Amino acid sequence: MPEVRVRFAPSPTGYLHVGGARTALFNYLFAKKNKGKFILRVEDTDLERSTEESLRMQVEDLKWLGLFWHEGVDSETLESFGEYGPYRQSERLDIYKEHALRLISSGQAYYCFLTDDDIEEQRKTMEKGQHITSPFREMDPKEALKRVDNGDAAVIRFKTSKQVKTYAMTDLVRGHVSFQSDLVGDFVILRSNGMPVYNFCCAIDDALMKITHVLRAEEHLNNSLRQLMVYEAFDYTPPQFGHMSLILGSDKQKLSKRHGATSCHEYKVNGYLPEALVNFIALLGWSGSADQEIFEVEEIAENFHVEKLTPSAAVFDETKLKWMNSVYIKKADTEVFWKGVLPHIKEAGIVIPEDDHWRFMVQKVFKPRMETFKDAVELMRPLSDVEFIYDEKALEALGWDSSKTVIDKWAELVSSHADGYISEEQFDELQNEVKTQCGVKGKNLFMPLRVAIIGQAHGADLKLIVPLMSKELLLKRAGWALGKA
RNA sequence: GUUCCUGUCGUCUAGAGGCCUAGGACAUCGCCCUUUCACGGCGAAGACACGGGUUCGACUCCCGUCGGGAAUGCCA
Repeated sequence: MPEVRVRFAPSPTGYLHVGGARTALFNYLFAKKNKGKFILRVEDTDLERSTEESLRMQVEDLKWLGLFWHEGVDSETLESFGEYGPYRQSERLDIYKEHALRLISSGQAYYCFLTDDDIEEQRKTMEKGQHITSPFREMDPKEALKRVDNGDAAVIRFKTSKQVKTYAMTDLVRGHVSFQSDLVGDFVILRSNGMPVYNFCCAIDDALMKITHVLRAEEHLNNSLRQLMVYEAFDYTPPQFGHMSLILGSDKQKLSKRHGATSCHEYKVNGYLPEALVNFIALLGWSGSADQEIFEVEEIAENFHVEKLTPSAAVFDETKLKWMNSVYIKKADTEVFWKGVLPHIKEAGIVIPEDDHWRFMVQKVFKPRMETFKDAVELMRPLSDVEFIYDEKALEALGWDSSKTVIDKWAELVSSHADGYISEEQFDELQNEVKTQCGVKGKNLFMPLRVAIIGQAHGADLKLIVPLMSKELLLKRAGWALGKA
């Protein structure tokens, strides 16, 4: 059994898309499960769209997700490392050119001098399903080379078989799939600017990098035909292909920008834990067991079988992702929690104590109420010395007949309390004091108190919140509430 | 147009011919817990796209229709 070698081959044109992330994840899992190698190859042959910044962003996103690779580009320097490099296609141009020329000399490819205008002209009279026919297909290669040397712009086209042939493969997730060769015409393998075209360099790289399994998105299924042709032309053995289902938006169209957040980076910035995103994405097209949904990456890898991948497309349900993120936030320890929360409350301009014990208590109180780390902002705002506005329900509670007396008494008791924080037990005592002295109980007691303390009619248990607020702040709050009561 | 892939609750899915009175999860609704709101617990509602076969028996296999996606590019 040869070593399992899989790859993720993104083109660096923006942040890592969640669809790409899933492709990367499944390849990563497959390698892990089979003790193989996971390779990161960069498909930057589209000069117009590929950028260095994009590459860096994608590498960052992969690292954030915890998907590390054995060969590819270095996550810091972005330089190739590994024995089958280089791993950036823009650095492999000589290899593609050499391969293309090899096909020309074996009569399996040819120079084509058709201009865009020529092709446009041909298209006008073409029936649907017909392909471009190049008059240069049978041109004498020496003649053609002369023109090329003269500086004439030329692409190199793959010479497809005249007789219709059937190309078949066993897809790891779809089973037996076959294509008729006349589905494609003589396709371009090398552009006039010398850059190779996807289906050509992809096949060559997979062969040269000894890739054994190609797990990629379903949109590439039809590309397999051309790649199979390339493998055949060089007498290379094709890898095992597995085409995974597409990820769709809520309207069942391919997930795109208009569906909202589609890049991993956005989820990172919006307060999601990478473990949650990974877990959620893994469940799109894979299920490890009938009654478990929360999985550590290790568990997913152990249970990962390509045969278990579903062939049908999946809708990306953000609501469920949010739920899953809330599960992971509840599981997070204090350190992870604050690492996730701090950037958001900082951005919102909220200042909080440095105290370790305080932070430990706060995360305990708010964890069960959060879906994303961003939620911490509104949750913690009442804990800091910032102005806030009362909502309708809060104002209503302040308007009750007894509210003013209750808050008055509360403020009086707090101000006569010893300096420092009020404990849970002390708060209970204070509340009881207000109750007996004002003769108010139930809703009429605790609602005005709640509003006087956090400015909202709803929220965490007061006896958990009060110990997190300074006496000074409590008094200031009570003062504001009194102004509205 | 042609070719290829695909079709189980609103969504993600379990289901490899009898285990299915189709299971779980998210969302929804109800109840419980709770001096509020969450969390949590319990429960309800909710699906095999349709039509033909094959079979003693079909969600499962085959064919067709319909729906969705992809390819037919000097994008990947």
